Amino acid sequence: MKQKLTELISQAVETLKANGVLDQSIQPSIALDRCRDSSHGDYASNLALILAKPAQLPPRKLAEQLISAIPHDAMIVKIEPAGPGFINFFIDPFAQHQIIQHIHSERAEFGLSHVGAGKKIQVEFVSANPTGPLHVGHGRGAAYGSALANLLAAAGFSVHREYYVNDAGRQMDILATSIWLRYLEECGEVVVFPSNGYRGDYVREIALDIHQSTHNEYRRHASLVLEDIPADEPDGGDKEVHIDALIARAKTLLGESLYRDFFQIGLNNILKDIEEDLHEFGVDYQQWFSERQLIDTGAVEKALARLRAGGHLYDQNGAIWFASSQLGDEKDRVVVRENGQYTYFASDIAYHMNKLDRGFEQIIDIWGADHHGYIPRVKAAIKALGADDARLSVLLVQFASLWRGDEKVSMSTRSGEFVTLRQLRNEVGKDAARFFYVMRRSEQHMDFDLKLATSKTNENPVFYVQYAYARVCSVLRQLDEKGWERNVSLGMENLALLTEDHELSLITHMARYPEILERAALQYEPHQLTSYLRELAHEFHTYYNAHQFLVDDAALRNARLNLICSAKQVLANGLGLLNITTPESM
RNA sequence: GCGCUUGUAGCUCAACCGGAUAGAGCACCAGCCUUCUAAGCUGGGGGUCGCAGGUUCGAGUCCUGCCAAGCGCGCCA
Repeated sequence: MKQKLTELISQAVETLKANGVLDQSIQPSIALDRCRDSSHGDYASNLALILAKPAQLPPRKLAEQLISAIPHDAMIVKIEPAGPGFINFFIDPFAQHQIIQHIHSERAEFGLSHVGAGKKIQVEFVSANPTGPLHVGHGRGAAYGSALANLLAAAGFSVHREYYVNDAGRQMDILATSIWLRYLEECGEVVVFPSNGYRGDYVREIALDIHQSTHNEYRRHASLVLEDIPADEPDGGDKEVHIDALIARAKTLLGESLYRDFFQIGLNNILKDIEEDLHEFGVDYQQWFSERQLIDTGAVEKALARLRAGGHLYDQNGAIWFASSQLGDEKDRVVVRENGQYTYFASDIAYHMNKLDRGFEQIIDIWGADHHGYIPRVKAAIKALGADDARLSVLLVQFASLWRGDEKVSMSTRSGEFVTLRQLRNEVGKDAARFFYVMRRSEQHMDFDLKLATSKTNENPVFYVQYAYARVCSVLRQLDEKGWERNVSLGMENLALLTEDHELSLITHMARYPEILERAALQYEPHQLTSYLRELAHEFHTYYNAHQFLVDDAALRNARLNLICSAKQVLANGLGLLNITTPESM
């Protein structure tokens, strides 16, 4: 419909060019919007307002000329100039009824588009350090990322979902050592747990698990473990120095190979937990990409060699630096430390080189908003590797601050005092959690009130949308109980009987669905879909309350059934993209 | 101090490349269940779009300055 109108308008522009009203050189981009106010018709164009200046005509007058140049079309009932120079289009309402037939034949495909043209696009999201279970802060990134990925797929992109596993680095050593110390406790050794270690219960559980399956294989005497270790912070020492010494001791006492084994068991345990957790949350990946593999296979070295060849690296104070400030970053960054270790950034450069090499035309990284300062250096790295940094879009997800009514819940992974994503799912359910997370624009700060989200009342908008779906199912059950059978073709032949305002409004809303999907995908804004679904559900509930569907007149009854079944289909398609269930009764 | 993000109804948030009278939900007030599920519907009150300038036919939206909040500014990840 929109496309058709755009075509007609551009024909009118050509006509005016031929008449000499418009200059030949004018190449307007034709803007056509849905009207907010139905008294303005169905669509409006501001073309005359834009062209008024170059055409040197009053906009209102130009609008009139454009209107008379627009070819006649059966679908258009009326075209009129309005306001300062808008052109309003009124569409034949019965022409819009065809959307019902269309939805009926397209079914789950309705709304899908090909704007993505099969372009390879990667969405990397969550990528939380595997040092503990996911918490509610990760939930937002998970819900947003997977909804976005689904939207992009629906828009015809070839989507690759990926989780970057930070399985190298100091945090992981701290975790492995924390588990080991708990393991030693299981063995009966008496050690003092470091203040900077991971204190969560899951650490103890993993330790217990390992102890049960391996017995005392990794046991070492507490006296050897603690011998000459610098004091921890509570004892007047430095907690960082203390834990680093413990890590080094673990490596010495276990030996490189056993330490690795132990490390790996801990990692696998946590990764498995994260993977299950996300799966149950409706989030699945094509690939889990290991940072350590990047280092082990020499990819980091290769990436740095490429930067070196391009003249982007230099040595200073015993470290190797990337001259990122030459490429838009605020300062240069270390990639290899004085001690010869790669920084996290070094492997991230290699990771992004790898992404580029895999041929993704668009790379989307979804990060927590606290990482925003990191964007310029990654963009700089991409430029230094010789690629266009526009291929990378970094989308930031603001942290959700957590509340229990009026009380703010503090969260810290180290202290182990945090609400896990799993707890949230258990309390609120997957559907409500996902909808709630995606409802807001990602870069908008968000207060997540557990009390509100756990209240299974109408305050949870997801129930409202699901209820609309369930109501259609209920009507179909009632139809059956009354001994009537649905006659789809009879209904289709009688769509013209759908003349009530509620019916026309519902039809118009359903017709908008493909436009909403496309826009939500291209703008990376899944919240547009949730808003749309709420509106659609509202249209349905209003209609439901105003009119009886199961009327005696078979023609009207079946026409109405076709209408509400279309609504049911659109609701199912939209909720499906959000990975939210469609209960048949509530 | 510098940088990024955000400021819209009492609260939580929308507003499609700049468009016509800024919209929802919750909360509040008043109505609607002998009729397909009241997790619903109808009506009502509630706004200096942080503040001040600027750009133009037109600004919540773009530009500048200021104010406020969050975050960032490691050879951490």
